[in-house]
Amino acid sequence: MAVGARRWVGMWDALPDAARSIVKELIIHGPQSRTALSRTLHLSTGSLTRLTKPMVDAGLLVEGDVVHDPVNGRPTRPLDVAAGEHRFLGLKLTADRVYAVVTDLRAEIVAARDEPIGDHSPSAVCDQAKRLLDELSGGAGALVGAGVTVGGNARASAQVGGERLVDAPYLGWWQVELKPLMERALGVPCVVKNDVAALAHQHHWFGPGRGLRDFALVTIGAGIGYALIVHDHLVAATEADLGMFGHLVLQPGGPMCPEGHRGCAAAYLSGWSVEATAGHALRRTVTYDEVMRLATEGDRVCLGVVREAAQALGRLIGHVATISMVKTVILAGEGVELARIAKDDLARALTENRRDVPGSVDVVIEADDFREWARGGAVVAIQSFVTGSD
Amino acid sequence: MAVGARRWVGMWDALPDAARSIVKELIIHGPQSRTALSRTLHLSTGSLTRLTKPMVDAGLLVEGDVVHDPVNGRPTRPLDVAAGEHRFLGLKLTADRVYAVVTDLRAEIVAARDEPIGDHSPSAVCDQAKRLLDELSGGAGALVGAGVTVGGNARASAQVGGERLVDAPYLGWWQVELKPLMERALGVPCVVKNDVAALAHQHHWFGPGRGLRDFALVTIGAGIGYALIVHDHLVAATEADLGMFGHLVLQPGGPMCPEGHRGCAAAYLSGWSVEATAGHALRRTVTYDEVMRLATEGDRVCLGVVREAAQALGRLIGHVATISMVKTVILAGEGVELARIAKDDLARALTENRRDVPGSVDVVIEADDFREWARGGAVVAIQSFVTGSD
DNA sequence: CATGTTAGCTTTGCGGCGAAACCAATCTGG
DNA sequence: CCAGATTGGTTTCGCCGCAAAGCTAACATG
Repeated sequence: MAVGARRWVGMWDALPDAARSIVKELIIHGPQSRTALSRTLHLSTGSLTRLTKPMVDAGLLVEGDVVHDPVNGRPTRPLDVAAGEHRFLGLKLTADRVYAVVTDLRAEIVAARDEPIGDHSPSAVCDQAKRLLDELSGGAGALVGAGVTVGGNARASAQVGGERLVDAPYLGWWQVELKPLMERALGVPCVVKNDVAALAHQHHWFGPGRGLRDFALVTIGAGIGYALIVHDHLVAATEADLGMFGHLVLQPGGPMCPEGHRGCAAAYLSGWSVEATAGHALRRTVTYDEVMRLATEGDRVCLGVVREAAQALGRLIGHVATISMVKTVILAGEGVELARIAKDDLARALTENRRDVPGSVDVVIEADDFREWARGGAVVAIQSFVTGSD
Repeated sequence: MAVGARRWVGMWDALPDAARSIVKELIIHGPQSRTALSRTLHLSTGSLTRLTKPMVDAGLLVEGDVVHDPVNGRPTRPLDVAAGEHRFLGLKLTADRVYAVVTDLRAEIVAARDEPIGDHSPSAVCDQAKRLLDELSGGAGALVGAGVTVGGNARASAQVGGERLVDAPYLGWWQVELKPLMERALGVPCVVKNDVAALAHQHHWFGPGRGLRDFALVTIGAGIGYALIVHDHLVAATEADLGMFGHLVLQPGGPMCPEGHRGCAAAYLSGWSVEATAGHALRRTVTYDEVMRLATEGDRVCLGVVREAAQALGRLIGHVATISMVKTVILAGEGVELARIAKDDLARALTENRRDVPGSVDVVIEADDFREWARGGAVVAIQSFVTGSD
């Protein structure tokens, strides 16, 4: 199939923006008739005919079976993207492991794997990525692009002289030009992004943020992550901004975080704080997962710690909703367990911080799965391919 | 001049978006050459020639004297809008007074007046507006549009069935269709907007927010107002959102606001709270202005109240900057005096809430002037005229 | 004072998009 | 079974914007 399936390669770069917007809409919201597309994209039906014809001819779009939706009128011939003929690689790098997924054009995971990072040097990591890619990409579909996300306590990539440089202290990286290195290793265009930003993009196109113009994403794990989508676009965050959020003061004079702030979000929510607080009361060292397990089993100390954290999270979400005026806040990361266990405490604290108006914020708790972070990388690669920028 | 000056009337509606963007750019950033415009607006120089020629012919744009900016090359012939030939009426309605200004196309105030509202019925207010307009608009320039802002504790106008309805409890208004009433009275297109949103637009086009894609506006007065501009657009706020901000909890267990929340922004910053706190300590009733005056003169009680409020404001600004990720926060309203008197306390609280990084937020304190609120109305009228949509 | 250089502006030809007229496919009702 | 209604899709034509080439008005230099 490979040859026939790749007729669209090469044509893609020359497509006008309107054509790209059609593909984007079909990817995000599924098969639609030309008329439906013309309405949502504010294009004339004439333009739709003209734009779609070459893409159908090239095999980039496929025309579905005739559907007879309306009571009256001519039946529709829905269009869809040939999602299965495209493959994207998504990678997430942490201090000790690399997570990899291969997806199709709709970010559906085709194959996934994770393994320890052997050699931490940038070029070795690129080689490892190439090897992972070869192992994962059996069968159909041509690799179109790759997205790498660096996370944890990594700093955002900085724009310097037109080249994106990556700082990832936990990998020992400083001003690494990862993009060209990775592109040489993989042979396809690569995108490098902050991991929380990538996860926000993923939720925007393929998750609970689909169709929403505005929402916030809060991730809870070793640290606290934050991303904001407003007017359908990610709000650009500087390196400094990303760190600020976790240290937002929720309770002046409250418990202390490792940086010495009292009552900040990290002092309640970060993995370190949860372990330290519970460990202090239990008089032994405990892991994060253990605290969660004990809390679920009804241990009073751990439940107390978790409830306190959930209340802090509720207040934090309240602040986010009030100031950014989003109606939806998505929670993700290992720490969401906390929000599930003490759901009521979270909801109560949120409502108290929203003038006692219940239901004014939609809080979505996402399942925690390492593959989601890698999928975020695939999503930014898909976006880069579709929109043709960044 | 009137006849010659109004050649552009009628032509305006038919202008393409690109032409409007040229006028907008010239209004906001002043006279510029065609080449400069082509660069900032991402239009070709060819398009600029074609688009500007009819507008210059119609008298909407004027060509300035030849300027010889660069060392080499042909001198520029800067274009500018004929700002003086347009007049806009801006109105701000409060519980007891109406503030009115007449401005030119650049929102420069040509005439201003305020007076008590006689009859509070919508139609009587419209008649009063008409009378004010007649008194203010002597001499040159044709009235093009008007903008009415409703504020104080007024609720945002709601979109119902395509018609904007205004709720203004303090005027006894409920679901009033102010726009058509006002248009009938004044004879020009009218825009009705929330006052804080209008003030944000004013700062965006003509104030310290000029050229900024993102900033926040916080107003301090009887209540706390808030508006957010992200990606060059106002973030839409629901009725509920507008009220939430003032009751953001800064210090759980702190002083109580009239709604019964402890430690919320209103409990520190609202006129009522400042007067109540100072009055309680002084054992007599005091006005807001009196507290400010006494604080300036060194009265320990009033200075304490003001400093505490400034600290709360600093923390509030810190929250806004961290969550909305803006780099600029503009302060306006009667209460800015507080920020001026206790500037250092504000700055310290802000820095403490920003991980001790000084200077990460630009706080702009605007002069308080009732005319600014009315000017906000003129600005939304100007925007409606220029962009051709609400 | 010719010639080159630089930069602003205009003209010309081409392609993308919308508006509207037109064609196609279905159902309803005489 | 045919006219009308309803909706989906195509064709035609004109406008708008870009790219590129050309023109204009200054300065620089030998």
